[in-house]
Amino acid sequence: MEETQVKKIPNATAKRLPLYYRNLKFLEELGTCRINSSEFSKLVQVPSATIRKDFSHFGELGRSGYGYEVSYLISVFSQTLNVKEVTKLALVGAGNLGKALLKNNFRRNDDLVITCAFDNNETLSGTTVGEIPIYSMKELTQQIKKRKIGTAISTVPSKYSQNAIDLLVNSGVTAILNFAPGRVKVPKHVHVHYIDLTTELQTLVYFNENM
Amino acid sequence: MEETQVKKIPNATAKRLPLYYRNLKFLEELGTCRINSSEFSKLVQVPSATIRKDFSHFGELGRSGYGYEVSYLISVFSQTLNVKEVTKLALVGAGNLGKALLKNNFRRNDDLVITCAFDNNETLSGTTVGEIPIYSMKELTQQIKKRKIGTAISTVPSKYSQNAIDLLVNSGVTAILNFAPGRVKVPKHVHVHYIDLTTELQTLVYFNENM
DNA sequence: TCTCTTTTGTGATAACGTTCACAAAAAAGA
DNA sequence: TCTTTTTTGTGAACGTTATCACAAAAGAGA
Ligand SMILES: NC(=O)c1ccc[n+]([C@@H]2O[C@H](COP(=O)([O-])OP(=O)(O)OC[C@H]3O[C@@H](n4cnc5c(N)ncnc54)[C@H](O)[C@@H]3O)[C@@H](O)[C@H]2O)c1
Ligand SMILES: NC(=O)c1ccc[n+]([C@@H]2O[C@H](COP(=O)([O-])OP(=O)(O)OC[C@H]3O[C@@H](n4cnc5c(N)ncnc54)[C@H](O)[C@@H]3O)[C@@H](O)[C@H]2O)c1
Repeated sequence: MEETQVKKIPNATAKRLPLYYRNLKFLEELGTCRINSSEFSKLVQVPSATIRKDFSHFGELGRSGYGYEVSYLISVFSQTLNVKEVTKLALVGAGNLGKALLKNNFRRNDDLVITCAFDNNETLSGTTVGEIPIYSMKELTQQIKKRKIGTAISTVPSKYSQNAIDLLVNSGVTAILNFAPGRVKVPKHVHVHYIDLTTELQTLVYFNENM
Repeated sequence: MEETQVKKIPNATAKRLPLYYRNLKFLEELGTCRINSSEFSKLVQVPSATIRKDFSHFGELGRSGYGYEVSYLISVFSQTLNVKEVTKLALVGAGNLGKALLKNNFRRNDDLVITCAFDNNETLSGTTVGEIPIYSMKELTQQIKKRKIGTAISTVPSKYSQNAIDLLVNSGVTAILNFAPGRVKVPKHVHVHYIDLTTELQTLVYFNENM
């Protein structure tokens, strides 16, 4: 190996990166150009020692007795998160939840853009939500390949998510955010993350009652 | 202490409980009355050793060479998750996302019920979504107290979530699921969980590109 | 009843993550 | 320039979570 590869970033750190990034952008908007770990801690609600440890995996980003340059942190993290490149997304299942996501379309994040949607309800196909066209499921493979989309959101009912996701995977999608809780089978190279609102609420209620 | 208290259930286990519970109910619907840890592992996509360790915190729930009785597991976990008691929820911010949640209203989960919603858009107050009435923010405290609600969902824009959540907390709410990513300040006895779709997607994309 | 098979429950261990605490570096002030 | 203050970066300690691996328990079959 020619270059000394950056040490593997721990999982837990990687999961906090988008949070850090978002808050750094917020500080930048405010005109704050310098931040120390304890002030940043108040903003993101992560202990300052954790923040410093996390940052340290990317090199020595700060200066003792001074803190961190906001713009420099942004430049480092935006590289890791690859936010310069726009990630084009597809959405399957333009129902209530799906349409809410389409209307919002990560307005405040220019690195994530839903560019097309699909639904098996034929009365929806040909319509648009905002700028986003809704296609029939028959057009899915063709559109996804044409648009070179690798990431998708599924908001179809649980019962049909295996089907919808098979179709996505066969069209070349390798990362899926699934709002239906039922676990789906996918090849090893495909990543599925679940957002399960019921679980989230039950966990919240549990921790609220037991702690 | 009179009774020997059940040993503290590890955090990681508690977070998986709703997943286990949901899938056990699914098996029950299918008429499956017996399951072993390796079959259950396939269903929930959690390693069988983890499942057995998790279960073991609740006592000896299974039988060697046989597995677990689905109905018995359900009875044990439903107690811990307190699903017999209905948790009444309020929702603030009946916009696109809020209305999608109201329309769905955890249809498949009879232990979670959104019973009222609030919005500062006066044209919404007096209307209903499904059976759920939308009130103006002025009525929030009165309604939440009257209905004895302790848990709420916030789908107001980030900018206003501190305000909305202050109002909820002052009305007696102690657990909040917040869809706006900006961290809010609350008293120590109040629990706030965040669902941050942007972070979720960026993390998914990151893991997809780096693993 | 006896044997073989299945599967649990759990100590032990390894991997991962958080937090502490402080030397060293840099900034700020005198 | 010298002293004081601030704040980083990081080993080390600690705590939690995941995984292994197997004895013991129970079931199934003959
Ligand atoms: N809306 C919520 O509050 C909420 C909460 C938690 C979980 N969810 C989950 O999100 C999913 C969607 O929820 P929703 O409220 O938007 O439901 P919805 O019924 O409003 O929307 C589902 C959409 O998927 C489409 N669809 C159905 N089968 C399809 C298929 N095979 N291929 C393509 N499209 C298909 C339907 O035409 C419909 O437009 C569900 O799995 C639900 O469990 C929703
Ligand atoms: N919809 C999405 O796809 C999506 C995705 C990620 C995050 N979010 C977050 O969820 C939140 C809501 O999103 P949305 O798409 O439903 O937005 P929206 O604008 O459709 O809805 C917001 C609702 O909140 C109400 N509101 C505004 N200020 C209020 C206040 N002070 N008190 C009470 N109600 C108030 C508005 O009247 C409106 O009805 C935002 O914070 C957004 O960042 C949404």
